[in-house]
Amino acid sequence: MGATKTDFFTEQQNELAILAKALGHPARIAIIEYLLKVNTCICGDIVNELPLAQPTVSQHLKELKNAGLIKGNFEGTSICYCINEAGFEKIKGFFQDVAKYLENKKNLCC
Amino acid sequence: MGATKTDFFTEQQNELAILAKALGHPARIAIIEYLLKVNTCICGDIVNELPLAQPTVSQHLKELKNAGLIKGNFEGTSICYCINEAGFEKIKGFFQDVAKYLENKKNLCC
DNA sequence: TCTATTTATCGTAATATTGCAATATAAATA
DNA sequence: TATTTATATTGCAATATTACGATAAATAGA
Repeated sequence: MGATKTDFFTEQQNELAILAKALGHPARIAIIEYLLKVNTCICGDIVNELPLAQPTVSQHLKELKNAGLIKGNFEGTSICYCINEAGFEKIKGFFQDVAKYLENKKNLCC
Repeated sequence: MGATKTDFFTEQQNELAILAKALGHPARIAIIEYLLKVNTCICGDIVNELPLAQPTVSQHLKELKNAGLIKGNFEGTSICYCINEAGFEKIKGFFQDVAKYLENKKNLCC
């Protein structure tokens, strides 16, 4: 008990859940928003942008990277982070389904 | 320690994180996908659609409801659940920013 | 009213997440 | 080589999540 019953769901459902979960923390939203705002890759500046200690930020960056939402490349002594298009592409399909639903909704109740 | 430092982030960042977190479990993705698939509100049929015990499903439905992603109305002895447009609208803005970024990306590295 | 049906809540065990101090690693430069 | 700088890892305490059995609540129909 306690652990998510991953085996009982489809691979796609698990994948989507992992992506959403990675976005399910304000620090990680802040990181993504920052990367979107500066509109380029960011080299060694992210820790100073967040109200959290360096190991905590490092951990959040790792989670975003594992989920496939950001990429990080070593650039000498620092690391350049940027948005990983692939991760967001995977989410896109889901939200297209949502949008399609909202257009065609039958409104039988609610 | 242990608890998320909500106070250090903007209300919008926290709100987005709550919505994403609510989608961060395969059972809750499955519930949303099911509601999208049937393309209408669903009355008392959701427990049978999931490989989880009734109290667990009830808990997941409650979380989706609290986050504002679904609505549930009593309809006699059962409950009708459907997508809550408002919740998904809030996420939309974020993904529009992502899409805009991906179009204009400067590609300086990565 | 009694019973069946449906959904919610409580209590609790197992597991996961969050955050940080301390420490390690790795590259640049003096 | 030693030092500095940037980032990662370890270890641990606090808290949150997940799952479900037992039970409660609420309605429909006999």
